[in-house]
Amino acid sequence: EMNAVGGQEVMMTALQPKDIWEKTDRWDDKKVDNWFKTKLINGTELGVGLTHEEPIVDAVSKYVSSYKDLPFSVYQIQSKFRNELRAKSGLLRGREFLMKDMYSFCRDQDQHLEEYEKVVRAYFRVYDRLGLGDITYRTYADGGIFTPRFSDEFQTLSEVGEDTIYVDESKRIAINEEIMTDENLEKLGLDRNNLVEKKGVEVGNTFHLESKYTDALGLYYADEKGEKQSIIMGCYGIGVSRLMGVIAEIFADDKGLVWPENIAPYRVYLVRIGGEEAVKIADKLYDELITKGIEVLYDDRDVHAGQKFADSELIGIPWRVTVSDRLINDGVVELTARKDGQKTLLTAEQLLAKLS
RNA sequence: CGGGAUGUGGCGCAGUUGGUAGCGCGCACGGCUGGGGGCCGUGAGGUCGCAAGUUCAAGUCUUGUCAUCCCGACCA
Repeated sequence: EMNAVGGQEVMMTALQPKDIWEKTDRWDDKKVDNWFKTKLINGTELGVGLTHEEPIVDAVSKYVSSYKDLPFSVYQIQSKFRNELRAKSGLLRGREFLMKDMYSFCRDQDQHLEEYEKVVRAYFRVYDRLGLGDITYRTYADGGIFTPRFSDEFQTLSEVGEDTIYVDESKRIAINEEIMTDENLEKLGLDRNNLVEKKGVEVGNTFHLESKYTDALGLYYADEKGEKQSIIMGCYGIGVSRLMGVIAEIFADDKGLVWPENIAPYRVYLVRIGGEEAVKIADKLYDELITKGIEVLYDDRDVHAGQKFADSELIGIPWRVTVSDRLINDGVVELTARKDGQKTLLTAEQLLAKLS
């Protein structure tokens, strides 16, 4: 989805030089209190990346100089490090976490807002594809000190959430408790009477950065008249590892995890029960599935059927395919959906067709 | 940092008024069983987080220390 809105994938270093952070006045521990910092053997100080506005502006400055280069977006999926006072709730808040962060560069506010809304729509496609779209709300939140605008959080409703938000169900929009004042409600056109209090997990966040970072690091563009202009930046984050935690929390049942099909580590859990004939058929089916590009976890362990079934459910692979002596006699295999446990008997050909 | 709790075989835990450790799972071997974590037998595996101290004797008591977890501040 990031590629679809024009994002170009990059990978930045986690180790970061001090000087660029001093230019934006974010190096000092008094300004940013959750830095992990380290030193080279020669004493040079380094920061361990907690976000990447500074290094991306620094890197982009070698490629952007004209209005013709804009708009321009880059993103990465990378581990971030933040020295939180307290890590908690497993994947929901760790000091090291995986994040997708994208940065957009635009010539003016109009272009920026167009890009920004494009990314917001892409974010909802991401949440839809993960099966979270219905319970995830665009939520107004504090935009930070350097922008008059609100930022947008993407809050997935869950009792385990750390955030309190107020949802306007008819508008499919919410506002974070942190900024819920009469003044802000009026500004946003929200009516207190239509708001319902909910708990949410912040699974994404998008910010209007104005030209704070580009100006501070000296990144400008030349317009049609050759005049130097400020570049308007946006930044967009999705907490990838946190999202995994949310998905585990929301979809799991009493038997274990239930992974949505498009992010499951495997699509098929192949259970083999029985003797030589079953081994032969299962081996063949495994090869055929792999050849079709279908990821299969083959449970060829010498354990009881019940254990294989229980493990397949615990791990949460979307589809379980069972090959057994009994089924072979009928010329079929059994397909079981993890989501609802529904079972279907199919021939190998029908199975391959269905999963293709 | 404030408050609370926990560290004992690989994992999960028990261990009484101090007397040198036990259970379940897992593992190894043998056998039975064979579509929902099945059963029987035999066996391997532990400086009790670390360091001092009290004591004839410390998993157990005292002090210190380290680590982890939970609540709070903070935070994607």
